[in-house]
Amino acid sequence: MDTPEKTQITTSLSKFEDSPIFNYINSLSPIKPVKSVHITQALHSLSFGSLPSIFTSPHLSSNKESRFLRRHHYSDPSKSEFSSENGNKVSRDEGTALDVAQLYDNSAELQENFNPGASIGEVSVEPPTEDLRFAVELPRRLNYGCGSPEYDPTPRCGPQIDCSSELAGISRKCSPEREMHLQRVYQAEQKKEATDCDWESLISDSNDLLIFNSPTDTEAFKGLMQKSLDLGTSFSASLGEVHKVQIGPSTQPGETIVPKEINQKRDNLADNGNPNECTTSNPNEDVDNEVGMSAGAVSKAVSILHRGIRRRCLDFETAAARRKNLGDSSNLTTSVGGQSDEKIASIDKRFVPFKPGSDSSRCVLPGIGLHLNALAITSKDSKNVKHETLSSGISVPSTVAPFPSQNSGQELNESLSLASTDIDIDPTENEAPFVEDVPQASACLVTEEFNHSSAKKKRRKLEGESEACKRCNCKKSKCLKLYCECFAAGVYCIEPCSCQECFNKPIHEDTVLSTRKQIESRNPLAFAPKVIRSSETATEVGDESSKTPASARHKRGCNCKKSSCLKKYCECYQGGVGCSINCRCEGCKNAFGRKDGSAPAEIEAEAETEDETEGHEKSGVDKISQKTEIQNNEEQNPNSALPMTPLAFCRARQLLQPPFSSKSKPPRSFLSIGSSSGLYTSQKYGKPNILRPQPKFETQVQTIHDDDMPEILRGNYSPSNGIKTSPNSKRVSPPHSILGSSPAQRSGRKLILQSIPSFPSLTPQH
DNA sequence: GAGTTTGAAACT
DNA sequence: CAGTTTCAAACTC
Repeated sequence: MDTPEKTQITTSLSKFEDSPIFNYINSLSPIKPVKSVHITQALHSLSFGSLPSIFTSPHLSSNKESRFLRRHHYSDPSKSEFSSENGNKVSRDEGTALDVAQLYDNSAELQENFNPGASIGEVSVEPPTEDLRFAVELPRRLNYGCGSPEYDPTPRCGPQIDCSSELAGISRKCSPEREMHLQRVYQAEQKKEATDCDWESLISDSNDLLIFNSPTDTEAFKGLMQKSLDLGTSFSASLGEVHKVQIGPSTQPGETIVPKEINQKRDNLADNGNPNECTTSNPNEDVDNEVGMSAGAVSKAVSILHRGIRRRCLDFETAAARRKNLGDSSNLTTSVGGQSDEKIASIDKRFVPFKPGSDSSRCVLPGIGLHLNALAITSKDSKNVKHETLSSGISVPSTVAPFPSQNSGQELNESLSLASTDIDIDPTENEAPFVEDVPQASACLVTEEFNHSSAKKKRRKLEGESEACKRCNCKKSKCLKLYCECFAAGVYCIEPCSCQECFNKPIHEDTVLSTRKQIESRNPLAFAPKVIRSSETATEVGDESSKTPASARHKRGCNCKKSSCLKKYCECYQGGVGCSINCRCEGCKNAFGRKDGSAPAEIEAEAETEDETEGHEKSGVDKISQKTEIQNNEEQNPNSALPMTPLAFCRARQLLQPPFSSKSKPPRSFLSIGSSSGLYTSQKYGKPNILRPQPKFETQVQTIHDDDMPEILRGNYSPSNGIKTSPNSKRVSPPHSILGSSPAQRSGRKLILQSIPSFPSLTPQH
């Protein structure tokens, strides 16, 4: 209304319109923006606000929370006024970040409703820019939020009104078809809320949305969909068997594979239990019934979690969400705590960690490296497990899962492995361009396990499994400080941990979350992956960069003085990345790349390809490029996009993995967790860590190098800061700085912005 | 397994 | 922001 805010918004919007980006978007859109003030706003927020957490830092919670917040937001009557006024205008100052997150969430939710009939392939439109995508999606989100198209004027409507207005505004840009679509979605969602059953319709809608996404995103969404499906099915799965959806590389953006699988699942389900459930077009209700709970709710939670967080991570942030969402949902919910997980673990000790976070699941048996095989095999039983894991950490009721009763240890193993694999693959994860703890990733490799011949290997192996799961040995920090690897990785401590007075457990979720928040407030990137893997796209970086598609660097750089960056004391080395300009190390001899740029002899020998990389490193120029790379990686490089496919991911990890990797614990963090990612995401990957046999590792690495290495390792040596660091200072500057500051560097990099989002999201909550 | 070294994280 | 302390992993024996 008259509030100052409005004015502000308008101004910003006008600016936005003038921006090149805006123009670009407009050019893309069939419809010309009439005056899309609000739209611009939306874009703005989207672009900078809370993009999908690339880092997948644990923060994802933000997303989940955002969801809640959002709802509140909507409920806020005041807002309705704004929107009502202009019809188009949306006053979403606050909500921008949240909204974005929500978009994702919604999409995930939609997936729940996935319509088998609809094929992803349908969605072909891929906006080059994410912004555009957001713009497109926005309507959808709005719809969701609005609830019913007919929105009530009631207080609850406040939000609805806004939505509608936004929608209208958006519609302008969108083609008529799109509008139609939106309406459908709208209705579908409405239905969903009403019945909570109509998944299919929603899904179909979601598919559409997906279409708009950039290729990368699309993939991610697919993955989400799959996951969601899995989850959804998993619940029902307990009832029957479900085929595991393969997220593998095979899946491609245009493919309709997913639907097929889904169908299969349904069929299976039908077989098992109620025919109606699965096969019928309206399985929704039945399914829900069977599941006994709000599968939808669960799936939602799951979907949310999927975003970027890893299972364990999820625990952190999602747990709360789950509770909220799931409520008691009986069995499932309880499992969250991980106790259930523990049970599972007990069932099969090989699994190390089945911990609450589900991440534990990622700990795979060493031998399982075969996870791929396992995938193929994927037993139905495993599904359950998978679901959990896949769900991204959502600890979906692992316990709930059926496997308890039926699954044999083997099955569990397989399932776990699979799950882990899946997780790794999780498209969502791809968001995490940044790979932390890359070395750990190597664990994925099966070969490693086999190879471990030396005693050391054994040792590592032993550790490895546990490590894979991430164990800590904290005595004084209560596992509530970054000293704790588990905590830093955004995962709960699990059985293998030897920590004392550990508070990093689901039981103390509140404490953990609050602590995390504090730490994040201090350093928003605290939970971001330390090692960022980035692939450069030719675009931004110069030719060189293009040649060396990917690079990985420690976000802050190390400060080694005595280890010469040749020991795991060095975070760079530990992460399997070369030192960069950001490093303040003395006497750097990092085998993965020296600060000064000199290439490590060893590595060079191993990987020819790396030569290029190093050169880049030295140049140091690439720092900037790195960031870009990061973004691009996922999106552009198929290979680099490792995250997308499990295999790829594993490979990437391997590549990154330091030679010593065998033992190295995997950096849990990796992805960031999910939302924070990284690890969070990484967590998924983390499981592979388990395997990591070091000795072999080298060999593997070498071999791999030829193929994949280049991307990852090679990376130019740009300072990995993908995140942001002042060139000299190690410390990561806070997100805000990232976003706004140093335009020069960042200006070019889209990636940066994306990556940032995850963290910011957290803040909003508080 | 105990003790030492190391460097990040936390604190001042 | 720099210096110091605390901490837990990495390493050594």
